[in-house]
Amino acid sequence: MAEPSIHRTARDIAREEITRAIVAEGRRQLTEVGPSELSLRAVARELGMVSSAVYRYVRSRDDLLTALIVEVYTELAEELTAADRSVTDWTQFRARWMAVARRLHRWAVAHPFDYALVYGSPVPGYRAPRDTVAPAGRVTGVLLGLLAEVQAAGRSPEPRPVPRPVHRAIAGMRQVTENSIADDLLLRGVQAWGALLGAISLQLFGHLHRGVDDYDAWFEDTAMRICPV
Amino acid sequence: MAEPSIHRTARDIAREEITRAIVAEGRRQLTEVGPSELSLRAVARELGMVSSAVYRYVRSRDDLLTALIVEVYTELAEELTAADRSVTDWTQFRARWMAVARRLHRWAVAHPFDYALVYGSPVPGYRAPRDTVAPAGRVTGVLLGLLAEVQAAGRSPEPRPVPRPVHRAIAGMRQVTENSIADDLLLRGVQAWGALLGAISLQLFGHLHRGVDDYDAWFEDTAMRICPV
DNA sequence: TGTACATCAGTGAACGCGCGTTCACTGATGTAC
DNA sequence: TGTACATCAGTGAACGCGCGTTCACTGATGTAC
Repeated sequence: MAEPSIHRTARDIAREEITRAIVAEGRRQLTEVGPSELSLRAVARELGMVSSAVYRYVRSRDDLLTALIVEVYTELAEELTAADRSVTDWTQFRARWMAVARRLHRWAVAHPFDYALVYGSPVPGYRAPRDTVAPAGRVTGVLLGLLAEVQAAGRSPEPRPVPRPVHRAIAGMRQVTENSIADDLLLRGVQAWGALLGAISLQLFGHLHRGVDDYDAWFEDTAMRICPV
Repeated sequence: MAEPSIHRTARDIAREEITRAIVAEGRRQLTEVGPSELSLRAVARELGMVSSAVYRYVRSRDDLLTALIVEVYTELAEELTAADRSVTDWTQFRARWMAVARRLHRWAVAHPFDYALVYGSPVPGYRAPRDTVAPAGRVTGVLLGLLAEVQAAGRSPEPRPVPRPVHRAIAGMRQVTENSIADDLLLRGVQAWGALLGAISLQLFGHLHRGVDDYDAWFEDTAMRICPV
């Protein structure tokens, strides 16, 4: 009563509920059509509302895309975090890496369009706003956290020398990680992350069609070879 | 005269010319709009023909996409082949790898939408026909050729053991390469190839925005770390 | 507790757009005799 | 070389589609007195 910011009216509740339903339906459609074909009208249709009604809840199609991207990053970050924590002995860094890699792979295969939304080619005409930065960071944060712990535990692999231009090139990353990870380990990590995504893209986008028939076995081996620690 | 299949009439020549112009204009538009937005009508417009006229030269939009994909693969394969051959001493396998990797990177940065067309998320609604398989193979063929020569020269790196399920999983690849490359080297190669594409995708699709500011230096280092030989 | 007003959700029609593709038609180019 | 017919290129209109977004309107929910 004295706190209008806490006092939730029926309208507020309905609003939240329906907004959630819209985003959820967007996610659902993503399992069938791919990000660039996602349509507000189709979402409205499926929810039994008239197309103009969704504009009460979402400013524009781009707005919905942003919400979806945030949700996908968040979900993935939770998956990977859980995978990382599933290794009971936290000093088993290789096991943790493999757990994360495996989970990423499983998730990507299970949600190929979600994967394409965040790690595939950008959606044409869509310009990602700042809101997606933090959630995206949560995903890479899992990897960076792992690396930081490797570093703190003094278990980094024998480092290769890092040329000065490369050192300078990754200044941004050092800042993001608050210098908790040495250059070489950081570079190993990014390379490994890129390699995982590359391997997944090869598979999902059909470049291994006639080459590999047991993707799980192949990916397992690949992730092991890539392992940065 | 006795050979109608060789006798080229003015119509035939015009037909070839215009078909080429259509594909070329498609490529040009790819530099601005991305594969999923490529439109036959826009191509026709830009060439000063009426939209229905292009159907004399191209069966459908998918047909044009296929032609573009074939052209892009072919062009890229030529680039990489040239890069590989630019290393005068063919036994310098690491140098050859780096030359190919660098050229791939340069090409991808110069033609981001071409890159997205063949290595990004699949174009929604487009189903690639068999015609794209061989040209795609010419690209990976450059890498596989390099590996086969490494193998023949007896310069493979110390192999890791390859578990049986993995051995079985890549039967298709062994067949494609006619068993000219040992399992371990083959796996290294595919992994490296995926890692290159992953690194390029990270860069092009904006995942290194705040992390890396000198992409060339970073990529150079990454390619070196990835080097399969 | 009841009334008067303000806020918001949802409606339905419309605007304007671009797309892929088809089709009957014209005029030009090629071919057979 | 000339004529009669067949083939093909290009035209312009049309079909049918789905999209994002706006807008004036109605009815329901919330708020202040």
